[in-house]
Amino acid sequence: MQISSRFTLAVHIFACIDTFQDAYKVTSEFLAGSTNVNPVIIRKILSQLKAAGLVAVARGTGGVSVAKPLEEITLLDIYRAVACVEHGTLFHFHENPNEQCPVGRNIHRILDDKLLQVQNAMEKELASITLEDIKRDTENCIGEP
Amino acid sequence: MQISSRFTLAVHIFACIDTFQDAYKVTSEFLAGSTNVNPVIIRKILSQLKAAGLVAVARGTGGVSVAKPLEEITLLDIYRAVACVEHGTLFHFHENPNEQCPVGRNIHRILDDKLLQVQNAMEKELASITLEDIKRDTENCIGEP
DNA sequence: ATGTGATGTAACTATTGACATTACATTCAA
DNA sequence: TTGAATGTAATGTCAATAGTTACATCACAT
Repeated sequence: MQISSRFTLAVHIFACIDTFQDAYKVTSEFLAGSTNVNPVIIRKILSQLKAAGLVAVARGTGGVSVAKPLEEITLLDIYRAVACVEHGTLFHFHENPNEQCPVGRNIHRILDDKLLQVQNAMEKELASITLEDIKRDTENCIGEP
Repeated sequence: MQISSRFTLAVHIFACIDTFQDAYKVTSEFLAGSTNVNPVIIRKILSQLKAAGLVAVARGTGGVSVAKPLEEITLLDIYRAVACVEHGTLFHFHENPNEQCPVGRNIHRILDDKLLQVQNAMEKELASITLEDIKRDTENCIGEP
């Protein structure tokens, strides 16, 4: 299974805020238009980002803004905020290896650290990219269409 | 979503072959017993591993063996063999970003290389671990229960 | 104070992939 | 040729994703 599109949607949302916040009020309806995704899905993601302290959402009047300096928000923060993998573990393990079998009894001792090592490598890479990078590249891409 | 347990199952299968091939005939039934997973699932995984040239499965008489030297099989080979992610891309992208929107029109140009960079970091780590490592750690773990 | 436009959520649905299970045709060695 | 095993189709269950409708709530502007 792939990692949920909630993650790419969340990054898309931030790119929209960066780009449009001065010209438009960035609402869930507006974001739904840019992403081509249902506004309720957008609101669900926004509430996850809000719970993680990454955005501020204005009730009543409406509109989304970023809650922290862009260089302090990494793709890892966003990835974790939208909870793309269960229990924070990237790899799903078969649930009940046979305790009577020498291999089944030890498979977690054998594998867990290796799986974590792989997951850490991926998360480290996610952590190395910030919203500042996204903003810069967004401006560059839009600048040269 | 997490990466399918087919991956951890496949590694478990190799650990079983390493450990038991001299003492037992390693069949799908046997592997189902060690993993606590349905034998048909095991056979499906075995047929994927066979298609990738990683194992040999004896029809009729039954039994599985490894088809290459252990140090030439990496966790990445196994991961790819069992096709855990669709189209080989770890991140699922929302399908139809709005081409009328400057951000929607450019979001792939902005994000694709970064997602690939993250995926590559993960795959590189998978490639750094071989079945030789698994075998060594399996023997160590079983040796000191 | 009230109307307006927005958010926050609950409820229901459709779709998809994972995994389990039954059934059976096929294979190959003893 | 018999028996143990593989290969695979068909079917079912379950969970997560994503869409959709509906509506209560909120806060500002008039």
